[in-house]
Amino acid sequence: MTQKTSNATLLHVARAADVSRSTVSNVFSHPSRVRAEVIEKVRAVASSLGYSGPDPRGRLLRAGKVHAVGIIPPGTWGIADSLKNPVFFQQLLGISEVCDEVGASVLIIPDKKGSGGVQSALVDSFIFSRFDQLAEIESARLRRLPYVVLDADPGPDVNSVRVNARAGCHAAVRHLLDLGHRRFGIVSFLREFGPPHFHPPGRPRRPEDVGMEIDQEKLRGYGDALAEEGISIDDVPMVQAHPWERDAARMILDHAPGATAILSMSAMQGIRVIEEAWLRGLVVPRDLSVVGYNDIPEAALCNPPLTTIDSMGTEKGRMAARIVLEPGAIQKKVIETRLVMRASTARVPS
Amino acid sequence: MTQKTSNATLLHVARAADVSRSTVSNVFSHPSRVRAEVIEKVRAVASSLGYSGPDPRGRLLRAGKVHAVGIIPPGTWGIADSLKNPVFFQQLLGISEVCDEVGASVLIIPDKKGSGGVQSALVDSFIFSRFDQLAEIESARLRRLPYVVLDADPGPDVNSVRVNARAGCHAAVRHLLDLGHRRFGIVSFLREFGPPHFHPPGRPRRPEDVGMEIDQEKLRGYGDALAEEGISIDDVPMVQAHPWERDAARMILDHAPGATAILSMSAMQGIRVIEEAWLRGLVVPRDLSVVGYNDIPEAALCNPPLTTIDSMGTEKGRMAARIVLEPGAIQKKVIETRLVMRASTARVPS
DNA sequence: GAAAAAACTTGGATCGATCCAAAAAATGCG
DNA sequence: CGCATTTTTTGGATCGATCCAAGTTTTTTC
Repeated sequence: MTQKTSNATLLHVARAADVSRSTVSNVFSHPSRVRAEVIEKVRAVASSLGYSGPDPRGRLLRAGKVHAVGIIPPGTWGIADSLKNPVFFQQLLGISEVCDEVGASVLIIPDKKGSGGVQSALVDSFIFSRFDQLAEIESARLRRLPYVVLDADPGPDVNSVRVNARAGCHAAVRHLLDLGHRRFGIVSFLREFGPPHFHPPGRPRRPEDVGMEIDQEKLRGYGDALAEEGISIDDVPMVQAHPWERDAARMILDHAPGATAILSMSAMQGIRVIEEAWLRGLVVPRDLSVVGYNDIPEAALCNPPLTTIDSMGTEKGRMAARIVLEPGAIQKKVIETRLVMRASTARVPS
Repeated sequence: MTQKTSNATLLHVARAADVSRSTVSNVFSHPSRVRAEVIEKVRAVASSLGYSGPDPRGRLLRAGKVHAVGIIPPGTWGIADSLKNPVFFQQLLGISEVCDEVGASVLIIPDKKGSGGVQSALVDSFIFSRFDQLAEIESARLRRLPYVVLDADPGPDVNSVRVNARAGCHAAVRHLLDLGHRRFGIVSFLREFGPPHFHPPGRPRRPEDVGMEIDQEKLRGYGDALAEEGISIDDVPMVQAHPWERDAARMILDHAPGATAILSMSAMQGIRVIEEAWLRGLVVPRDLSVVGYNDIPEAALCNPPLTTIDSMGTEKGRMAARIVLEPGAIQKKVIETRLVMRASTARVPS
């Protein structure tokens, strides 16, 4: 064990083996170009110097490719937060599947409030999981790397994969209407941090009352279906809250006492509503129907299992990965949702 | 929109702004060294050329640091497989938490049968999630990057974080012995792919009958506790199988008909045993007690919930990440397990 | 055995940036 | 204003490898 072998480079090996750098490089990267005995000699010298092959850093500079896809979690989430979020996780799973096919690595990049993760990440492409602020996307554009945005469409020359949330929500409400429901309550999202907020019926719903772009689509979907039965979305009581906010379920049941069905823009809030209903002696689905959004594992395990709209996160991830791995013309994909019927919806009590 | 701005570099900006490369570099990396008006001019020229700041590739070559931790999943698993595995996932969660603290990215590197992922990954350090073959670890050593191995200890100069599986399994069996159990069955792991294999009582258990290094530890733990009551581990019927192998539960119940408690080296097989027992009209824990290993979410949700040994995956991940993020002297950490008492164990039927 | 063809090596340029010592410009001070 | 400081700017060297055209050696062929 020699002590000074700390940093052998191509050059050191070349000198020690008395050949040129190019030859050493060829030994490791294009062995067919080099005579067998030279290969052997160089290899021997290399290993005696503790040199184990080209340093990826130097190689990268020429080759340009990293064989890694960068994923930017939503907003200012850390990596751990993101992994714990089932919606993000499903997308990640889809991305990983495609990366596995081509042997690419997956880099999860926490871009905490413009820490410049996107600017300096060593990846070949980016996938923005849910679109929050333009800054990071702009960084990606400037780096001239292929990128794709999930669940939003920030501009004409940007790849995007979205889910047809509007049609999905339309189908879900149609399902409830067909079961006879006419009185609803909505649990939507908050755009920023904050306590739950109630929107009484009779006032026009503005986009910013709902959350992100995708959540606005959901509201439109609800509205489309309700309109078919002559119900105005503006007359449906609505609570705006974070998915993990425990008070939201209580608030919607308090403020929409006549509702026979609750439309939740998240699966978690759907589950919360079921729980809260139970506490009040309401039996789901006998007394109250509930529909969620996103098919997270918890939705199948709660009691009763939640009817929800599967937003096809895994498929979304797969498509996104394919787009950036084989970049070509700008693509804008739209995925259709599936309504997963479980036991939280039933015919309206007569 | 100019067409030819495809690849502006520092040099192009320098020429266009009529300053030196160094100045441009300083504008972006050490603005305090540059006069305000020059900064402005350079920035203007840069953005007109579509140059958005130093390319990470070039920067990396000098700086050396990538701010990313590389994680190598066990064996030849793909990334998606790994993410779906709860044990791996928990470790990843712990690693991510620590990376979030320091703002590092996480790179999941699929090293499919020596594809050289480790050799060429652009990371500052490696975490080997469970140790399978020496080749990748050797690659990491040769690259002179800090690395840590989970659940194994391949040598004296290697960082490792292990779990005291032996003590954990000892405690689990002790728990069963205290409940009066004396007749056991074991479900262990297969070392390679293959069908389940039954080991009749009365033959010495060899390490390779059990699985990986960590699984051998589990067996020793079982044996330690059993010996305290004068029972030889060699007399306990054992089935070797993959965690997802459905036949293993049937096999152990067939071949250890007198057993009042089943020790499973995985949580999945523990759950399978509960299911299989149910099918045979045995009520767990009244007629049969079952103990698993690893506290995966399914363990809490099955019926009855599985008593199992929590191998502290998240904590393991945290420790591993801290070791490689602040490299110093070689560290060998050992984490103690916790026995999670649920409803799958009870006093032996009298 | 000489010319032609093939096989193997080599040095210089390059990838895109940063570091550093020295030069140039700006500022301070008597 | 002239000299000493301080602040800015600069070019050359460097990080670690790869590419490529040109040079050298070996083998083939007649």
